[in-house]
Amino acid sequence: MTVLADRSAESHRLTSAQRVLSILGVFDAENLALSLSEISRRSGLTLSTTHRLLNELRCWGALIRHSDGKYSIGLRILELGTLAPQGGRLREIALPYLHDLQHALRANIHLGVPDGHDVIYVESLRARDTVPVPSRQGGRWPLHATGSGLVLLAYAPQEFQEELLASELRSYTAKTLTDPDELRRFLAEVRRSGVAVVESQLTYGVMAVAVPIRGPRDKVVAAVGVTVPSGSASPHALIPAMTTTARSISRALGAPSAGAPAPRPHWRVHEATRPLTPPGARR
Amino acid sequence: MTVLADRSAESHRLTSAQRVLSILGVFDAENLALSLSEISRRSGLTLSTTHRLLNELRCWGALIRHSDGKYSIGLRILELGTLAPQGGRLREIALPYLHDLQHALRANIHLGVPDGHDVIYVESLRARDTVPVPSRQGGRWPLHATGSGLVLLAYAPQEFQEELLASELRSYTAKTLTDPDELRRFLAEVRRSGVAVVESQLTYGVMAVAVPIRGPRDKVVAAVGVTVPSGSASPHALIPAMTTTARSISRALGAPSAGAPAPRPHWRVHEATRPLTPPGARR
DNA sequence: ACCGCGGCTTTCATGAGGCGGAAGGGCCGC
DNA sequence: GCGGCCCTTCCGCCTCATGAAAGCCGCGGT
Repeated sequence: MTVLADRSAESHRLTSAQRVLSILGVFDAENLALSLSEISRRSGLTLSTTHRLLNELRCWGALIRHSDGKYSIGLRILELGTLAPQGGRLREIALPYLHDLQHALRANIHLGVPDGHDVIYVESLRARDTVPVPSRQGGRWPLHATGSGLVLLAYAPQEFQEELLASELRSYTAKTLTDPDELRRFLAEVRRSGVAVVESQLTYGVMAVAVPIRGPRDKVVAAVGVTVPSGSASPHALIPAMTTTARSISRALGAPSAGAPAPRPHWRVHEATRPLTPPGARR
Repeated sequence: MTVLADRSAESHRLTSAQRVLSILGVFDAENLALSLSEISRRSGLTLSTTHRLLNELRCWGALIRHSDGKYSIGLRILELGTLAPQGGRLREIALPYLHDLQHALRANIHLGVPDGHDVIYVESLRARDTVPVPSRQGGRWPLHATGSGLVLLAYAPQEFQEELLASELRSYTAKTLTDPDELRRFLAEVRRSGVAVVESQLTYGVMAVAVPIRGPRDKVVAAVGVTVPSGSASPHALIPAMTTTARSISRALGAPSAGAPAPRPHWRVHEATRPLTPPGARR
């Protein structure tokens, strides 16, 4: 009864699709394997509902069950994820160049693409002997908090930038850029120079440098980021190799400004996750 | 009316979770972007149901919508997929070694892990100048049809092998191994020699060589596969580098036989996707 | 211009099936 | 032995997902 009051009170109404998704959503980098009751608690679903859905997800291959009874994300999801157009294809094309870059710079390399207000690392190559930055393939960070993110933001549509600048910008270190005006100036400078350089923006003692990658219509579709321990290198030592890499990848993607071979119109992502009303809706 | 008869006739009853999953399931490597009505047709769901679910999935980030109205898998799924224990972690550890191997052999390199009756390529490095094999990261093939798959099968539990051998084994070329007895002999040979060598098994004119990778309790958890054009190299030229690579990765994963550093008990996948009744069930 | 068609969006009444409470069972550690 | 925790199963109520239908848009043919 009290429980029932609780539930209905806070508009805890979910559609059944949302229930399924909320189960998937409880997994993150810190929670790779969770038990039934942990999932139930974290998702806010009752035990029996969670139990039933977990079984359905497991049968489909979205989840697996370990010998200790805990659940994890299954390979079926990994398989699906590689079908994301910005993921699979872009990553596949870029990977050889990124490796060359890593070989040349001996630094952590990321390939980031925008998703909502965040940047997702579609690829992350860690140098064995450098700072352990918290960047994994599949990692998600706010656009304003990373070098790659700031590059992507700099080339995003004006209105999107303003929308993001108006939202709450989380601070990770004392040096994280969160002031809208400061950010606007920074982004303008990125557009002017074509490169973003930040220091201890997300993690203390880490310098990040990032440059844009362009696709078919010269639209910026991704960013290459490099992180090194602060003071271990000058940005100027990194930038030439990075712009070269970015240009190679851009050309391979068909960017005219990089010497595109053929203009083949392909997938282009437009609408992000936000609005419930789809683009074709009445105005 | 005829339509209604159709639907109810073939026990087309799905749970709502299954409906969500059946939508995700319509995407594959040949169908990266689909329109509402295509998804509706391929999933067997009515248009309005599909429409509603697509919106929910899009809001959550599981799908994105392109400017032409078509839907694709979203980065949120890619993000989730990297949380698969066999995927993210294994891949991250193995990648540097795989790259060294590619550098040495100049061939296509795969890292495969088992999922049900299939092998999933957790990583796939294509050599720029060699045969275009149909292997992408996230690709799924029957265990009996690829070099890596046969290695994984060879070290799988006896009962699992028999279950798989009893199922229908699809043939891809005239040389695909599909005869149970022939396969049994082949698998025994793989266990004896520790390497699988096949020719035109999945694709004509391609030779595949694969070796096992072992994890914590010396259990075979993955396989490294190499594909080269038939006749371009002798297996003996490839095998030493491959076993070296596999050993390095195995050691990094904590395999005792490869000189394990520490026995840290971690995730181990036990139950695959098949049975609806979970492992703890009554017997 | 007209019409038809295919694809997309929205609405709504209906009843199937998802839901959560509760009970039962197993496995700890105290 | 007992209490706590976790997992599993069952079942009746009632919500909410469902599919039909209608409306809209844009396209192409005649």
